[in-house]
This record gives sequence, C-alpha cells and structure tokens, in this order.
Amino acid sequence: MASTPRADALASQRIVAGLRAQILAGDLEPGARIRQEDLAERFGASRLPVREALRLLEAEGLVRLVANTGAWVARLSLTECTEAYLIRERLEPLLLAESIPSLSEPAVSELDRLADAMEFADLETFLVLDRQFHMLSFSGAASESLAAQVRRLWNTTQHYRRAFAILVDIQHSHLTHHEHHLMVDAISRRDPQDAEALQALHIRRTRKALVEHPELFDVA
Amino acid sequence: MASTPRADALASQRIVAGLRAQILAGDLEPGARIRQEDLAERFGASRLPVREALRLLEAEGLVRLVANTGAWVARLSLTECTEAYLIRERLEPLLLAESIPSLSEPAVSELDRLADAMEFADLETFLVLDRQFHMLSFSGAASESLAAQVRRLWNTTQHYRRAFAILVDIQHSHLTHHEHHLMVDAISRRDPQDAEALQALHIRRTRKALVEHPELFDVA
DNA sequence: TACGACTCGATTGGATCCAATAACAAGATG
DNA sequence: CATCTTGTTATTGGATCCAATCGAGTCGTA
Repeated sequence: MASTPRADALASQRIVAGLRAQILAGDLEPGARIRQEDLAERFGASRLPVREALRLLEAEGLVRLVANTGAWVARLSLTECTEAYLIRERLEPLLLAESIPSLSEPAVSELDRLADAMEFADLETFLVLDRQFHMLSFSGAASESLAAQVRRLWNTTQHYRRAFAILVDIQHSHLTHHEHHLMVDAISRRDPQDAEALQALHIRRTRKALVEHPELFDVA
Repeated sequence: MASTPRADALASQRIVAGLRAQILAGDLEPGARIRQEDLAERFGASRLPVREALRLLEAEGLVRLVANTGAWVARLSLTECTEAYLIRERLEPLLLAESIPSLSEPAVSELDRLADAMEFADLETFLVLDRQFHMLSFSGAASESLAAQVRRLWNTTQHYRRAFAILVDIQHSHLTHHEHHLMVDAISRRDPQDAEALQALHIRRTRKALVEHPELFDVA
C-alpha cells in the first residue's frame, strides 16, 4: 500500500513543520533571529531546503525575510493583529455554519467536554484546548482552503493570543467560557445562524479587548 | 535614495512574478505541465530559484506540486471555485467598507469612468478594466494582508472568470454593468453599508451563475 | 568628541554537480 | 493476447562550493 506521496518526505516540509511548531509553542518569540545554518544543522539537512522552508513560512506570515540580510520570527503590530481578527470575524462564522450540519453527535459531545475542561485548565492547557475546541467545531466543513486560511490566521496571531491570555488571566474570565457554552448549545441545536452570530461575537469581543492592551505589541 | 530592498532583485521573485503573469494572462492553462528546466532557461537562472518560485506559487494556489514528479498549473473544481467566491463574498465587502472613507474624489471619478468604459470594451479589455475597477475601489484600505488575500482569490479564479465571461458574453450582460454603476453611486455617497451589500450581491450573483455552468470545470 | 568613510567578517543568494524517485516502454510469461 | 515485471530515461530533490550583499567595528578627520 502506501505510495501516498508523503508530504514530509520532502526535507523542506519537515523543516516547515518543525519550525512552525517551535514558533507556535512560543519557543521562538516574534523578533527572534533565524539563521539558516542553525536550522540546517538542527534538522540534519543542507541550507537549501532551509531556504525553501523560510520562504514558505514567510508566505504563511510566520517569518519575516529581508533580502541578503536574514530571517526573523514575524512580529505583528496592533493594527495588523486587529486586521487578522476582522478577517477571522468574517471567515470563521462562514466555516462554522458549513461545518455544523456535518458534525457528528460524538463530536458535539466532545465540544461540550472541551468547553467544561477549559474552565479548570492552566494557561498552556487552556490554549491547547481552546484551539482544539474551535478546530473541532470547524471539522465538519469540507472547504479545505477556507479552513487552511483560518488556521493561518490562528497561527500568525498565536503569540499575541498567549500574551493576551496571560495578561487578562483568561482562564478565570467567565465571559469566554459563557460564549463557548452558548456555542455548544447552538451547535447541538444545529442552528447555524445562532452559531454564526456567537462566533462573530466571540472574535469581535476579543478584538475590542485586545485594542485595550497596545502594550502587548511594544517592541521589547 | 533607493536602497529600498527591491523585491525583484531576487531571482525567485522575478520568476514568481513572471510565471504568475503568464498564468493570469491565460498563456498557461490549468493542467499545463511546468518543467523546472524550461523556466530556468526562460528566465536565465538556474533551477534553484525556479524551485523556490514554484513552492511560493503553490502556496499562492496557482501551481500544483507533486513530490518527485513535477508541477502543473493549478486546476480548480467547481466546488473549490465556489468556495473561493464564498470567501470573497465575506472579505471584499469588508475591504471595500474600509476603503471608502479614504478614496479620493479623483479616484471616485476614475471608478465612474471605468464603469462606463467596460460597457463598450472587448472581452480581454473588459477583464482588465473589471479588475482595475475593483482593485481601485479597494485601494483606500490600509489592510495589506486582507488586500493580498483578496488578490490571491482573484488570481486563483482568474482562468475560470475568463472562461465564464466568454461563455455568457459578459460584456453584453447588463446586470454586471448595473451593479458596477450602483456601486459607484454608493461609493460616491460614501455609504459603506450600501456598498458592502452591493459588493456581496455582485459576487453572490456571479457565484450562482457559475454553478449553472459546471462544464467550465470539466477536464479537457 | 562626534561624525563619516572604509575595511573585514558573517550571512545569504545562486550555480553546478550528484543521487533518488517516478513515469515510460519493452520484453517475458501466464 | 493480456498482464506483470524489469530496465531505461527523464525529471526532480539535495549537497557542496563560490559570489554578492549587508552589518559591525575601526580608523581617520573635522
């Protein structure tokens, strides 16, 4: 069997995945310098696939490249982050509405469980569960490119979402959990309209809160 | 002056721009094979920047890559094209609304002129003017990543928009021109709500018409 | 002392060469 | 005669080497 052309057979794909994971995990903060040779050594490859990987991650918005100079983990301004949230506010309701009719009952139960679990999780666990919750809620949608675009937006804003979560002690801010529970209800009732409205509200409220903390975007 | 790190100083960027232009112009149709060596020779470079360029264009959605096998101009299914239009239906109204307050009066006049000119243009000219019209209507917006995303969506669907325009003889279908004139009116009145509604209508109507012609997506 | 030019080092960009993979075709065998 | 196998060839993926560019540090001068 097999012979499915494994994507990670290509060195550049392995490096893209690895570096992306490091950035999302917070090991590499925005502004951190990335040297091609370091990456090459770390992944046991030459600099050639590293260069391709960096170009790809730049297209994803996770890396900033300057010709003949170098690469850095991408930094977002408050304006750019707000822009990402405005886009999410339009796209995620669409994706959720498409997903709802196809979500299995077990999936809905799992959403309910995740919404509960998030209330008593520590910060890093909360961030993981929150992402799981929303991605699972989208998982019924067949629109692959829309889903990919939404994932990209989550990725590019990941660092600032973490910083914001720490700042406002988000696990203990009840509003977020209220919204999650209401979304589970709308989804379990298979009501795309309510779900869309809640999803938009969820993102919009966070965006407005974010604007109240411009210090998150100060360069260190 | 200068010293602005010219993007096209990099060979890969030159190749990306050149190949993209060829695909958008229709010189290369979806499904056409792309050989690295041909491109390298055509652009007077080695295969190395060609490979990077192909990876980038794959990220843009214009090229389809298969590991160890080759590259083809990306082909869209009716479903994928519909998906692109659904995304545009959400994003372009947002972009237009942001743009409107910043559009200069001369720009609005130019929009009016373009809407007129389109009515008496041949097909290829229509396609060019139509793109100019909409991009100009977005030009007041500062959201660069949103604008880039919209441009990507236009690019990936370009071939099918041309094929559709030929099929329905779009220069002579009055509905399109009516919508354009109504949009110019809403913009000149600086009415973001009406403009958003019209922009969404414009895209939605085209999407529904597209579904009536699945033969556009048959593999030759 | 402060500013500017210059040199040196480090890092990236590009070209050539080699290895690996996959498609294609011819031949053998049931 | 069809089908599977095998060998050949063309094309892509990767590594090493060389050139170009940018940044930092130093020296000189106003």
